[in-house]
Amino acid sequence: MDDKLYELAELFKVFGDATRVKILHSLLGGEKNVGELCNELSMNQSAISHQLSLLKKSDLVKVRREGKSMYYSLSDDHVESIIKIGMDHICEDD
Amino acid sequence: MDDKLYELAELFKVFGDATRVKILHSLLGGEKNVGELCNELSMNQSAISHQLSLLKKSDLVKVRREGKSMYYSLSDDHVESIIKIGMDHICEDD
DNA sequence: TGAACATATGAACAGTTGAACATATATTAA
DNA sequence: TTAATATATGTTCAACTGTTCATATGTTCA
Repeated sequence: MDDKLYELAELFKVFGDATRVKILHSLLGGEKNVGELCNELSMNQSAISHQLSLLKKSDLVKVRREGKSMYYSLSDDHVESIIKIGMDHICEDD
Repeated sequence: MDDKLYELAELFKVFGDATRVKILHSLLGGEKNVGELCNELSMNQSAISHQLSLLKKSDLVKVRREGKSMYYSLSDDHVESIIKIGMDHICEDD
């Protein structure tokens, strides 16, 4: 059980960064390439790529190549559920 | 919206630590005092108290005093929902 | 092939974080 | 009041994290 809780913390750690949450939230609206994400978040390409690679390593996003671009999208709908419940918590209490 | 996403990341950051997740998970079973949590997690009192104070500051737990002891419990059931969805994600995919 | 573009990756550096230690506060009982 | 117990809090330090810069890889088009 301790193992599961450790894994759980690892999962939430991924959601525990504003850049990554913004990326995931943006991908709720459909797949985006790296450049689009850079513009949307007003952040430099390297920062975005680094975070995308972390998100991919955590299996929260998947990628496909189209020409020179890499299109990222959410890998399953747990991501959406997690973000929604988090939002509920933030919005309901205050 | 950016503000909300920032808040969201802050919320998940709290869940993103094994000690805190273990505490929250333990409190799913009902209120516990600090000493009980120390034993259960085999961690020293200071570490536990520090994390409890963080959890309290984040409004994830509440406290009541009973004599010399402080009893902590979950402050609402969003905590349970968040942990459950996280567990779903971990368990379903692999 | 080579230039231009899109993205990935490695290294370095500053900022953050969690645990441990020491100590302070609060409650109870004698 | 004093001792004992339970918990909180301030500080320090090593480990980790996110961003930036520099550079590498991969793709398209001329």
